[in-house]
Amino acid sequence: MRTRFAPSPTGQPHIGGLRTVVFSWLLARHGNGQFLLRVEDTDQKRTVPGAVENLLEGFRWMGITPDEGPEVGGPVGPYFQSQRLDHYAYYAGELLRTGHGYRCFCTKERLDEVRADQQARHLPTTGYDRLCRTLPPEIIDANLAGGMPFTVRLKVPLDGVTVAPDILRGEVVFQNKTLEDAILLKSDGYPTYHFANVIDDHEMGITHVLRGDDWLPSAPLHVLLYQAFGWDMPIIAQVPNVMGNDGKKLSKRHGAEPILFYRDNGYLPEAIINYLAFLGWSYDDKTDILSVDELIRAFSLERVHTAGAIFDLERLRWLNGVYIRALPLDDLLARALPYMERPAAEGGLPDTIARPLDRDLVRRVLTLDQERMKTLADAATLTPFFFEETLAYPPEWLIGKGLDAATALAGLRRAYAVLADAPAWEAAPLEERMRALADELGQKPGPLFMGVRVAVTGRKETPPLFETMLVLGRARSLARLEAALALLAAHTPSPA
RNA sequence: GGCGCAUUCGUCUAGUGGCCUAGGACGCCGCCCUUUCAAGGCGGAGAUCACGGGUUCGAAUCCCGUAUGCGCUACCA
Repeated sequence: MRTRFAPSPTGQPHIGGLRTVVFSWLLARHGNGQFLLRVEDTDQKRTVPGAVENLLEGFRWMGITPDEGPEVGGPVGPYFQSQRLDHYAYYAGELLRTGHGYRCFCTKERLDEVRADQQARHLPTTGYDRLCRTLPPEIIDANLAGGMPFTVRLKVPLDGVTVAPDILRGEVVFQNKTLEDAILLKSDGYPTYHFANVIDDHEMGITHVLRGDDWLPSAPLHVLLYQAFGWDMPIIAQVPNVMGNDGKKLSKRHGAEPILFYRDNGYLPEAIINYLAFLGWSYDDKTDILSVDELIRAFSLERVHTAGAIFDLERLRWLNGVYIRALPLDDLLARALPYMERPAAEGGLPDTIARPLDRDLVRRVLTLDQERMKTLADAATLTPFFFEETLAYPPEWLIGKGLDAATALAGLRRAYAVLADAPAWEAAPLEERMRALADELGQKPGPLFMGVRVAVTGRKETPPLFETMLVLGRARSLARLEAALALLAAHTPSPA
């Protein structure tokens, strides 16, 4: 079994395109076959420099590695179509020789005119008017002798039908009269997608072609080409596209970000693969979490949907959280650290915090925040107060729910005393003492604890208070409490 | 306009003639746990299976129409 991904290097593949890649890759792995990468750079005008490198970087990060392709090479290369021009020229010649193709000398201008005319008259069928299909040999020779540029077109049967097999939906039947004599070889000697694709898939021994269902309308052209060459067809699956929340094909417009965006925002490759695999494919009626290995074992084309699916970032976030929670602490540490240490402008901790971070401290912090993280980037947004010197927050946050400023201040003073007196700086005894204090003050623990929480972290939402103070340490906790006392005192009108 | 594909809770999906008064998951709401936030547990709202006709004792499941959406209609892929 051999599958391939055949992108054109015209920009960054986004999450929607990635889904088809995941299917292809999973299928190849499932079948113990090869997954190849072939770059379809046949449109010089649209080729973006660096696009291939970028793509490969994204793939590497995802752990989706081609068995053959531009970087690793392989027995059926080259893997850039721009380096295979001789193949296409040869096969175009074959088509001309066998009468399945013909030279077309029409200019771009004439083609535009024909199209404009057809549209103006609201003709049911648009497309090339096949003028050159019946050109007398003398004219062809004369044109050739005169050095006139030409394209090679496919000679589509005028009537009858062509059936395009699609493993997902059966056979799709097309009336030949609705088909166009598609251009196979452009006048610059480059092939069009249809031509290069068929030839390369054949020459590279591709057994299963997975591609977006936007290719379905041109499937009969490919069938005709396979027939013209007398080649066996690979199994073809036109998988549905991933759509934006407006139901249209996912694109940059929908915030369809390139793959590396997800890396930079702290998503785990395994979560993305899991999410994407279940977009248009399912295992059974209750499973939605499968590891990469399990996916490889379980994946099959039979359970791929034919309807398009809308990309749901919320669900990806949830799944990402599931994967983060399942990470062994050391893995989490290794993976989260770069997100914390990167510059603040890139989402890291405030720049005032010295790098490198104390790994032991980070480990303890992550122990507390692991179950609160949805992305690795959260490791930086949830935790600055563990590392910062001074805290900034509105003084009124120190006033627990249902308390007035004076009561809160008094409570906080007592809390400071109780904590400062604590014989051991350990979570359980600390909590015990604080609960006793609440009792003594006739307060509920909640509001009292909230005052301490804000004093010590500057936030209203944190991991459990006493474990947090444990990580912070006695000295820092008490110092922050002192600072809070001063802040609240200044903010509270004296009772005099 | 022509051609093609698709259509089950807001979203991802299960379902291949009776097990479906349609199951699971995300999200949402409520309750529990609880010092906050999460996580977790429990429960709830949410789909006349796009609509209309058939076939059948029986249809989300088969057939035919209609509608809607999407895609293609380039010397782009």
